[in-house]
Amino acid sequence: MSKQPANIVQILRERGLVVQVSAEAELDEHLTSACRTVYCGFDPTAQSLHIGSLVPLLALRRVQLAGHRPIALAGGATGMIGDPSFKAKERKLNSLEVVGEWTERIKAQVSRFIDFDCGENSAIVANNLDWTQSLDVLTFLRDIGKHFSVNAMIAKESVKQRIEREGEGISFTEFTYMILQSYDFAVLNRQYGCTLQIGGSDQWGNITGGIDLTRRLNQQQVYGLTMPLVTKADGTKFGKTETGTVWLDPSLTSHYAFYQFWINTADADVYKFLRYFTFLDVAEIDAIEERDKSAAGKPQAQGILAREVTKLVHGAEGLAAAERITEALFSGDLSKLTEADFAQLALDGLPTTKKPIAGLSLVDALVSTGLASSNRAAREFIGNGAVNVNGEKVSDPAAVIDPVQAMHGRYFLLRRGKKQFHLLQAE
RNA sequence: GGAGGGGUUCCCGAGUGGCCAAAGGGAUCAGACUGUAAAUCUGACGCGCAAGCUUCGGUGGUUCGAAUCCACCCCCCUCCA
Repeated sequence: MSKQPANIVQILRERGLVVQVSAEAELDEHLTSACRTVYCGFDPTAQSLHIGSLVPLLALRRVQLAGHRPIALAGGATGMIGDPSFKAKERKLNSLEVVGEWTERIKAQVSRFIDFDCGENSAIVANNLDWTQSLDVLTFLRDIGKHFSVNAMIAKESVKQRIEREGEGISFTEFTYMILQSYDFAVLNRQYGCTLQIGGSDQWGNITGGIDLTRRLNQQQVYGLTMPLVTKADGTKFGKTETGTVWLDPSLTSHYAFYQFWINTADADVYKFLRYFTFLDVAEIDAIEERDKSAAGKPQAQGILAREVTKLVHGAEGLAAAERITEALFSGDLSKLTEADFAQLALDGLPTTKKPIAGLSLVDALVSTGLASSNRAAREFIGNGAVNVNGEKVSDPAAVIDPVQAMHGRYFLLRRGKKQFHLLQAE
């Protein structure tokens, strides 16, 4: 039905998305000879995935586009344990109900990136709670645990700092995580013929554990591949903004905020990110880079990246909403905005506060909209000339919101610094 | 169970009776410069307009005065059993 599957390793490699591969030559042959089943797990550690999961998520889609069958695994069971891999500290356990709810959300979220109705390589979503829940202790210890050497487990790089670092430790619970994930691979291999697991490079230890276990349990040769964890050239953490984590769920990170995150990508990272986070051809990305280099001034890459990724994650409508706000806020001319535009901005995800404005001081307004964390900070911002109301800089700390100056009778667009906007709506 | 070490403001980390709202670094925020970039420079970074107030795992205590001393409790680590 589908054409000869493409070598997904090759595809990932040319985008810089491969860190480790097991038995590469064999895997090449394995992947080009037939449609294979590939899995990647996502643990419910919050109510939504964030952009840190985007690389593996998109990789599953790449896998499918290459003609293979993707399985997105929601970690309903593993999420209750907590992956210790490269984590400096033991994590708090979340309750059963909470993890259960998160798992459902993550299943839905993951499902948007892969196709469930495309013939033999239609995607599958699974939940490892389905086979882990019923596992009893003795079976676990005798049939699964027996295949693991503690000596080998503590030698894993991923738990090294927890074992060696002074002042830290690892509970048996987290230490066991690797065994659960390994078992997942064996089960998926048995149930769906899954032969390749992909994940972030921090997953290498868990993946190789699964390869070994599958061989012992099922007498099957399976493979693993890891992708880079996204890093930024300046060394700061990827995926955070002044307002916190960039989530995939639009109720946690608006379309607009999501788009803005990508717009603000540093030059040093943007071409790499285009390869990581878009489906643009590598040659096309190189061409964009060439063009930006030869043209003086502002590069185009950030805009392309923001549009591509926002569209991938939030669809054409989400992108349109994000662009509407961006255009309105950063074009510099607010007078063009109609009353309907203002209403739309609020709907599109521009942070908005409705409150009575009679006698409201600018300081209060900044604090109540969250643009400043305290009165003192608000005064400082105003004194620094960092605050802007309806396009006009206000530098008097005693300033009061004047209802007469409202746009369309009730809107005030507050700006703090260059990029933080908030719509204040009179009530 | 025993012995020892430790819990400081977002993070790391100094501070061992007053000069401590607490050194230093990082992160973050703002201003200047710019391209809603990077680098750099400047400033801010518990709350309060201020006087001052509330912080150093928790609770009590000693003291004119405690992050610093004492008691008990909770949590973490290391070694021994």
